[in-house]
Amino acid sequence: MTSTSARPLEHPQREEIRLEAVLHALSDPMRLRVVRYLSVLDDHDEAPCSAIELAVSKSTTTHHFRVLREAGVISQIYRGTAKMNKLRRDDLDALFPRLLDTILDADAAQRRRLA
Amino acid sequence: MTSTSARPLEHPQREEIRLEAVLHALSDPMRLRVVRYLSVLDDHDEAPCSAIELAVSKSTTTHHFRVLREAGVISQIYRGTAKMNKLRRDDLDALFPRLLDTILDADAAQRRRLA
DNA sequence: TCCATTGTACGAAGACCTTCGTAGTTTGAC
DNA sequence: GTCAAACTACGAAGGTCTTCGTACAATGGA
Repeated sequence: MTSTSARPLEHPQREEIRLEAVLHALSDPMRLRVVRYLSVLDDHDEAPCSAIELAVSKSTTTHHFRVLREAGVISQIYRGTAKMNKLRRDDLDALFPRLLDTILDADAAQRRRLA
Repeated sequence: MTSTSARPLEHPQREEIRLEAVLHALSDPMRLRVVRYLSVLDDHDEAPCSAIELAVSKSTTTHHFRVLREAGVISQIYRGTAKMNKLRRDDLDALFPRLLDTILDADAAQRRRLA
């Protein structure tokens, strides 16, 4: 059976999330790509780290996911050998209304423009 | 007479402005503070670097203003001994609709919350 | 002309960031 | 029990960021 492990993963509480940390987390192209990927999943759906192919080593991937988690942008949970990720949309929207969508829109606009 | 000097200052063209650079520029509390300050000026009004007191040395101040300029967030122009700054609102709004205001709103919300 | 004001250039220190490889842990399947 | 898959921990290299002090340049006013 695939179950959630007891291995602990530190997440900031909603009220501990800081705008500066969120902006810094999203200012890296690789991390923005992860967020873009997660943003198109159904709400409450989640993806393992391995689902998003980043052209870097596994340890670098781990690093970037951790930055996103510690900034409060994503939540992570172990399921079996996988570590599932999803956007903390509710928390971000509650703290910073429209911020996530506006940044994703800006990213989409830029990608369209530079295509 | 107070005139605009010929001293050159490099600014990215509108189409050279990158979302990642903007987010990175705004992810620093000191730089976000500068942008907050400039955002409440009347449109097309401008402020010298010295108008915003940051608790750091002059050279550090110069550095942060330069990061904002090179990211395309502000424009700078010499007037006499002063260097005047203003937000590149039109350019940012054209490229990334609502981004600047949404980030400023998020900043205001966070400051209210943590007050 | 001389000076105060405003900001720059440069070099350096120390912190932090991104990346990697290697070795290891945890889990579920066989 | 053994194995493969997924991910981590650690340490290190190389780069960038933030900060400073000192010395300097440009400007406008007395």
